Amino acid sequence: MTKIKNMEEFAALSGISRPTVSKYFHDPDSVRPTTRARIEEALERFDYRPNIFAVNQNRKLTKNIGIVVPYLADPFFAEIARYLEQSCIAAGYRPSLFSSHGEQKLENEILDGLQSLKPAGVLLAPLGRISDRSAIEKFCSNVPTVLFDSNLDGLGAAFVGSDNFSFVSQTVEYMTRTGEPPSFFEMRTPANPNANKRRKAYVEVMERLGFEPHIIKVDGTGWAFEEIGHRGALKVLEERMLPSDSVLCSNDRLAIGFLAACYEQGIRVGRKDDCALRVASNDDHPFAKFTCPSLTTAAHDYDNVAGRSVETLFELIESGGKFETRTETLFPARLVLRDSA
Amino acid sequence: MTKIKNMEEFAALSGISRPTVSKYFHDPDSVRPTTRARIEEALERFDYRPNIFAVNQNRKLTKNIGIVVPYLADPFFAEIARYLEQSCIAAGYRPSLFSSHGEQKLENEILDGLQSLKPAGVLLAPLGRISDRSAIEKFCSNVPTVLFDSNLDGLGAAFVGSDNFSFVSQTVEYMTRTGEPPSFFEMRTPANPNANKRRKAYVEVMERLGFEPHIIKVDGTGWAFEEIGHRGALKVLEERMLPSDSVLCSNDRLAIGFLAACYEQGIRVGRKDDCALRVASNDDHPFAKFTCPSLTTAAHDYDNVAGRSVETLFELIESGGKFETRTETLFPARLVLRDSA
DNA sequence: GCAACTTTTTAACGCGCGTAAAGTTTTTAT
DNA sequence: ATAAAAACTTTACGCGCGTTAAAAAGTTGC
Repeated sequence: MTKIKNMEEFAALSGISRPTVSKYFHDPDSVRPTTRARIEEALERFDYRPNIFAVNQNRKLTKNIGIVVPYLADPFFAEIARYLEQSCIAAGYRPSLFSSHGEQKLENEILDGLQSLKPAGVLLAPLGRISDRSAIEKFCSNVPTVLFDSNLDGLGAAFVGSDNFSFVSQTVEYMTRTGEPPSFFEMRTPANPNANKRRKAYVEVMERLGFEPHIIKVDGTGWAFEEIGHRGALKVLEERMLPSDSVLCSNDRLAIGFLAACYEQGIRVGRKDDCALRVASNDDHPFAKFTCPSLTTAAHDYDNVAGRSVETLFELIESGGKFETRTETLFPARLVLRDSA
Repeated sequence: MTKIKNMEEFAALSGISRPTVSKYFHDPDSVRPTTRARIEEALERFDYRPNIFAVNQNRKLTKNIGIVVPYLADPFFAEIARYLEQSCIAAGYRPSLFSSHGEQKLENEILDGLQSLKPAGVLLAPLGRISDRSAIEKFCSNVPTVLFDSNLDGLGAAFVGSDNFSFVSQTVEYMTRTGEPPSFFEMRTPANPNANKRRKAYVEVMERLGFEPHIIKVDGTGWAFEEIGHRGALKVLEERMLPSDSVLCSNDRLAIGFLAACYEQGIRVGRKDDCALRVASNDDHPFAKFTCPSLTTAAHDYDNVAGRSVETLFELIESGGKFETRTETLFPARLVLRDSA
């Protein structure tokens, strides 16, 4: 098994001319079946692959796809990223994964560095409120981009995410139907725009059902949601700020902190008779099944959000990087009943 | 602000010749301070950056670094990856992050694809038992590689990880000193070599202390450790397989499942009088603080493991990709006392 | 101010592949 | 069988930059 240096050499060994071999690597179906067979036969014998850097140097359209998430240490994004990666690979693209780690500076740097990769397209879940809107706007005007998870009005060629109203209406309706109406537990200045939509939905649904909305805002910034939820919950419990026995957390990671605080305070959570509190939440975080008690929550439609995101990006790429109009696709939540409410 | 097309054009605008500009980008200190100033001045006015693909095409040594972890949806690896990424960037390298998602096939594909990136070096946390040893061996012979977290005997130029004996000896000694000796709770066929080292350490320490080791092996494969721990714990509790009131879990994710099972069964865990069980563990997973009760565990020295890994890789790169001898660096654990034991 | 360095410029080639044009061979259709 | 269409070969240029060799310019020490 000789070492092949370049396409010239490989072409010679396979008995096919270099331009045809080049064509083959660009799209195997673009050559005659017989020549394709000869190339692939040689490919097995010699194990050659085109030099990525040389390939991408001239092509206007590379096969690179950037995937950017706001915080990879959150298993929710790790899961989505995994799905997106796989889909890209399956479609013949080369995904590169990046995490903004909750920092605007990093998000900007990533987008900056991404440009020099000349990506065919980018799947971007922005930080949200703390994103540098103008930087992202500029980026989107240069690179075909589909936003997911967090919407930034008007930015990107399309948005795919979850319908926050669907999340909250299901959890609120369930809780009011089976017990007392819930207070809404959230961060004072949430980083993610979904949080704001959820608060609004909560107020709307509560009013429609004839209940008085009651929002509890806890202090804290950054992405250490569990810690923030934990501290906030201790304060809430200590100061008896709850008008009812029901709490709806804005997201699961806050709820994880909330439940930890309840446990420490000896407050039993759940819908059984001996429980003093019911706690529900939104997201269906991978760990929600293992909280104590297990968390009743509204689940993202992971598969559809991720699937539709890549589909949309592929359409965008094939349309030459521009859509007529910006579309927003929202998938409804699925209520997951567990023990906490 | 004109659009600069290439280095030629930028060189002209900055009044410096192209080879010198090229030299500058390779190493800013390699040019005279006055010319450096002129280049950087032009850089501010024109916002040019060399084409990555063209740059990497000719250089034998790129500035790319591959980071490969076995399972990114595990926040432990997400955290480490984050640290590694930052360190690489700070050192002027371009890290690319990959997750094997627990699959040998993917791990091989990643290493395969990584080769064509001509990376200066790779930080690899292999899957462990299910890794394709020969594939990794081949890869390591082509690319300067530092293994971390999971050691594979003799593979890679160096290994940096945690001292599993230190983990287990601290947890076991603590538990025996403050109560009954613990049983050891683990997966029957652990994917990670650290698990085997921990079991051995458990047996050794128990025997040294004059206690009978008692190992509980639960079924299950894959990386859904919480689920496996949960199911296993239900069985253990139901069949009363525990000879004492103490359990040491091989890792935190198993412990999270274990604690969830205890909660469901109404078994209070902790070191207080009203508790029936003590549960400790190893790793100090990011979520260990928020379990119910919070988890007593032995913490990885994250910073040192990650820091030493990149340092070692940089040394390796500067040594031309080869070390005289393969070194193994192990960092001890730090016992974190919380409420579960 | 002059020799000895050091740095920069000029000129030119190469990397591995994309791609286009013109000519040749093979396939398809009638 | 034959013309038309499709696929392939040959030839050649270009991409953006690394890199080298020789010549020119700038810097340093005495």
